Amino acid sequence: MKKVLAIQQKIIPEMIELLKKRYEILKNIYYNQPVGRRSLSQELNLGERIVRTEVEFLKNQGLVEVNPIGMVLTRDGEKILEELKEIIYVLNDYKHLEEKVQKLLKIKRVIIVPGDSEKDKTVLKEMGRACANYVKEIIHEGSIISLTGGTSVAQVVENFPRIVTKDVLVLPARGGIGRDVEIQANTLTANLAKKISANYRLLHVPDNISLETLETIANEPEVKEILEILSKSDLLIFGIGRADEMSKRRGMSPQQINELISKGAVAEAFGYYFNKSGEAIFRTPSIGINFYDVKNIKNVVAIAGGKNKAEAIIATKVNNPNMVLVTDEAAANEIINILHSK
Amino acid sequence: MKKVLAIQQKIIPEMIELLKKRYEILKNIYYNQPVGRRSLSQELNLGERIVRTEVEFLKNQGLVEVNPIGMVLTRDGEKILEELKEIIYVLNDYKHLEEKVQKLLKIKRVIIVPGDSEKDKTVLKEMGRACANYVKEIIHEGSIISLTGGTSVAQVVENFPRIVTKDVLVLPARGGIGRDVEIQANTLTANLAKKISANYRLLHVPDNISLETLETIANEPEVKEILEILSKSDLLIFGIGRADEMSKRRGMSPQQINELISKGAVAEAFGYYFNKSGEAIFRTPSIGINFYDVKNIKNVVAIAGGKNKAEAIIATKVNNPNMVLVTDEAAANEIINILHSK
DNA sequence: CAACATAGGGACATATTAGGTCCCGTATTT
DNA sequence: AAATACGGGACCTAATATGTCCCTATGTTG
Repeated sequence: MKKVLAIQQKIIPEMIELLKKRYEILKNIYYNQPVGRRSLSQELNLGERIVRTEVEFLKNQGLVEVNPIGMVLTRDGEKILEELKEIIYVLNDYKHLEEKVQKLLKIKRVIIVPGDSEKDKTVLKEMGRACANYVKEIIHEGSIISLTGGTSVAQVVENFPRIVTKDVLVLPARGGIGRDVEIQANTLTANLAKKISANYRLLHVPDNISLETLETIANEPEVKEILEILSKSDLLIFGIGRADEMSKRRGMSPQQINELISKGAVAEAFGYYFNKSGEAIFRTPSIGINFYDVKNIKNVVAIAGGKNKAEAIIATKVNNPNMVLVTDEAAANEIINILHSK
Repeated sequence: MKKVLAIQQKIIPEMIELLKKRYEILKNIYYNQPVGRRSLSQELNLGERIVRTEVEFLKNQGLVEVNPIGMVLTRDGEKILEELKEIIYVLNDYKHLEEKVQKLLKIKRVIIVPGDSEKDKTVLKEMGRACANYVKEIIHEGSIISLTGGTSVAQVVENFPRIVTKDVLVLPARGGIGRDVEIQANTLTANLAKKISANYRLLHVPDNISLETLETIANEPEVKEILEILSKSDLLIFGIGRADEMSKRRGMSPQQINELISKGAVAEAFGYYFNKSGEAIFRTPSIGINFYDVKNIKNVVAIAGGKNKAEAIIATKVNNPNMVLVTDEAAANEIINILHSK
């Protein structure tokens, strides 16, 4: 397969571009269906007419169905989309990219999804799906899974296939942070647990509380118990954020944010802020998984994409050689860029 | 590979046409190099400008080199051409075609080359090459190879790779026929023998002689010896011709030709004329391999292409289940046409 | 039930590209 | 030295791709 595609890239590169274009269209229809021509063309950054021409073609091929309510992939279309993914994967030589990033970051494995999640929302969904598929394989009887909040992890949960597990426990890696209920660790925990028919426990802790109250809460028997189980997680799924964005989203005061940034914080993950060297220089006043526990977790899966996350991804060093990173093409290229120019 | 191509046919069917076009161009450059743009466009039945555009593209891809003397394939170009062949092969599902024809003719194997040798001279060369590659594999120590004349067999010899064999003997299957020295069995025999570093013997017999003289010659010790070895051939390569064409080329009188045709002769091979039912109804007054010997030869390879040869191919029944046919797409389709409509 | 938003498809002007044709300077052959 | 065949420049035209706007149907919402 690789050989055929290599030859084709040499002899009919225009067709390969066309292939990618149609793949993008199929993918976008799939993730937004039922969707209209105009919103699709916006989503894809393509002219309305060109989308129309392509859709007409795809309709003739029996891959999309066009209803007055919008366009939908047919069964065939879904099948082709699935198979196209593999082709796109080989075409862009992601295998090679993955290995490169994996070696640069000195982690266990990197999984790269085509595209740029900043520009194309479906890429984030693909990342979630890729991550979910990976995680699915390592869940076993008795697994204790902990996860953080955030849009990326939310996509992992959303795209998690419904499976039946035995004796699995899902926990939030941190107490509730942020206002958006949909992407809070607690919500995601409950949703994931339902999807995989697992048990779950939650951590209800208010945001930005004083250190004293925090300590009091942490000593509550119920909370304490969860924190203890948490430290025994054998699978942690967490998103990586930029320090500037996350500090704002967490509602920190401008002064605090300034201080944080001036100290060199560039990344945030499971409540910790990291500087460029990967040192944890600040901890969100909240309860949850301990930084030093993370090192010993058997499976640590980070998820983050988009060019602007590259620096944060590099900075987030959990010093766990078992870490797996799920990211997108844009971030991967930028990571290589940064680390190679050093 | 088959799967990838199947998906691509669904999602980018335009690809196939383009791929074939560029394949044709590469192939034609290869077989005519160094060749100019104009003669190429004539050869390909394509506009001068379109050839130019494509050649410019191929030049940019580093597949052809453009000199003031003409265009030449680069090393890369040759490699790609070779690999494209396989893709074209799978794309057109020749495997399937081959099996169909093989079953219809009830022979051992059919090898089909893309295109139509009537319209495109390079197809004949490809047939020769395909045949040569097949033959190369079955030659072994002590092989006795016999071959006829004709343009098709000439291409087999021309495209035979230079190899070193041990104790191989090459013989003409018949005494010299036709005026064109280049394609006489004797010439081909000598040429093939040189290419594979084998020994060879020749049969110098004048054309269209009286039966008496023929018998006298056949009893010459030297000739007799060769005829004896000939009957022990373990590999026969022969071309198949149309009865009407061959009788003319052999210089038969109009009366003789008329008689032959009215008796139903449609095919000619190694000096015998066959009717539609595959019965040998006439023998050229010349010496050479015996029809009844052919049945017992271990490897019999026939080569013939072009739509108008289809009938002759069907008619040439040597009743040897070991026969292998090398032909082209046009002939193969026509064979199926004829035999299916019956 | 009516107003509205959004769907696909028709129609057409325009930008872009592909293709046909002819010519020219140059290098090679005769 | 003349003739031939080469690639490449130039330019016109045909074909195609794309942008734009409008129309009618169909769900949705107040």
